[in-house]
Amino acid sequence: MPSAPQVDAPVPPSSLEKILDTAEALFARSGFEGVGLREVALRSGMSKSALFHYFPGKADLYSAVLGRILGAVLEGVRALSEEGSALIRLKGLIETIVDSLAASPTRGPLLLRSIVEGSVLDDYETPDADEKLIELFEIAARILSEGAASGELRAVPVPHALQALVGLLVFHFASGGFGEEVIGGPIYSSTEIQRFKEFVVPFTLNGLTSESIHG
Amino acid sequence: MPSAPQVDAPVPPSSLEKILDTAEALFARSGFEGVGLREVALRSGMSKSALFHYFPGKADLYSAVLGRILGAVLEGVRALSEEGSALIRLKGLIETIVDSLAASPTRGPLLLRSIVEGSVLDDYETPDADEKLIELFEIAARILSEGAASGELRAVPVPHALQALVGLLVFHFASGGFGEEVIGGPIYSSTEIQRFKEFVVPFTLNGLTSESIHG
DNA sequence: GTACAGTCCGACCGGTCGGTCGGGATTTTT
DNA sequence: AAAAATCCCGACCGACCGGTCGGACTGTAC
Repeated sequence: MPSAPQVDAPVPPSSLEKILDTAEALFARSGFEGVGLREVALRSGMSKSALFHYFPGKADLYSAVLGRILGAVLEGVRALSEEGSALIRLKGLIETIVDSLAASPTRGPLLLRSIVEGSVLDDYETPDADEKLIELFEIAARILSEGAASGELRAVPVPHALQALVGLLVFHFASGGFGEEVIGGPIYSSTEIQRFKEFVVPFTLNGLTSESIHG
Repeated sequence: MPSAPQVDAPVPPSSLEKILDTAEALFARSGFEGVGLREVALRSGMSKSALFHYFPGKADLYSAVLGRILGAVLEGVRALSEEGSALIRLKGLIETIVDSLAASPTRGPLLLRSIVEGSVLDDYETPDADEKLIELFEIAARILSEGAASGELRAVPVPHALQALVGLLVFHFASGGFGEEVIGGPIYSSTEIQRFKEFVVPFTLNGLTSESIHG
C-alpha cells in the first residue's frame, strides 16, 4: 500500500493556504463587508469555526490576505536593479507592477478596494500590509525624485505622480467588467496585458518628461 | 399668524431630496453592501418603511443616487464647446470633470465604488446611470479619436486612453484617507484641486501627444 | 498506557440585514 | 362630504452576520 506520494506530487494546499486563497478571491470580488465567513469556510472545505483556529477574526484574515498580495508586489519591486537612468528604472518599475498585478486577477481589485474601503477598514489594524505599502512607495518615490533631480523627469510633485501611478495601474486591473466593456475584451489575457504595457509605459514616461506647451 | 414664509426662505429639502443626499453620503463612505437602510432612514429623519414609499428597494435607491451624480458630471461635459483644437477640448474635458468631481467629496468615491463593486451591482439594473455613462464616454471618445485623426494626439488606442482618464481622475478623488496620506494634505481643498489640475492636465496631454524615445 | 497539543466540528448567541404589512394621519381631488 | 392619493409609521419576518463554546478526533511524546 503506497501511502505517500513518491515524487513531489502537487502538494495539497494546507488548510491555511486554502483559506487565504479562498478569502483572497472572495474579498476581491465582494469587498470586506460583502464576504461572509461562512462562505469562506464552505469554499475552503471546512467549518466556520475552523477559521477562528487560524485567525482571531475577520479583520485579521483580511489583513493577512492583503499583506500576502503586497508582499508579492514588493518582492518584484525589490528585485529591480538600482542601476541605470531614472527613466529606465521607472519603466522597469511600471512593468514590474503590471506583471505583479496581472499575475492574478484578484490582486488589483483587492488592492483598490482596500484603498476605497479605507474608512471602513481603518477601524482595524493591518500591520501585515502597512509596512510593505510604505516600502513600495519609498522605492517609487526615490526613482521619481532622483529623475527630477537629474533633469530626466519634469519637475512634478512626486506625491501626485505616485497617486497617478496607482490610479493608472491598479485601477486598470481592478476595473473588472467595466474595464472589459471599455477595452472591449478581457483584461487579463496575455495579449491585452502586453497592449496595456505598450500604452501605459510611454503614456506615463511622456507625461512625466516632455516639457511642452500644455499649461 | 403667518404660516408660510414670505420671501424665498431656504426651501426645506423634500424628503426625497433628503434621502438622496443621505444615501449619497453613506454609499460613498461605505459602499452598497456597507450601508443599511436603517441608517439611511434615521439620518433622513424618517422611518425605514418610509424609504420604500419612494424607492421599491435598496438597489433602486442606489441607482438613483448614481444617476444623479452622473447627471451632474454629464451636464458639465455637455456644455463644453465643440469648437477648437482637440487638445484644447481635451483640456477642457479634463478640467470640467475635475470640477464636477471636486464639487462634492461623495462623487468620486461613489463612482469608483460603483465600478469596483460592479460584480455585486450588476445583479441589479441601473438604468438611471447607464445611458449617462455611455454618453459621457462617447463625448470623450470623440475628442480623442478626432485628435488622433488630426495628428494632434499620438495614435494610442482610444479605449486605453479612456480607461486611463478614469483611473487618473476618478481615483484621485476617491482615494480618501489613502490619497491624503500620499499627497500630504486634504484632497478637496481649493488649492489642492488647483494643484491637481496643474499636474494632471499637462501629464495627460503630454502622455497623449509627444512621440518620443520611450518605447 | 496517558497526557497533550493541533485540528476541526455543530450548536448556539445577540444582533443586523432588506423587505413586508396593515394602518394612521394629512392633503388633494371630486 | 366623501373618496382618493400621498406620506409615513411600528411591528414583524426569514435570512444572514461575526463570534463563542464545548467537545470530538487525530497524531505524537513520554
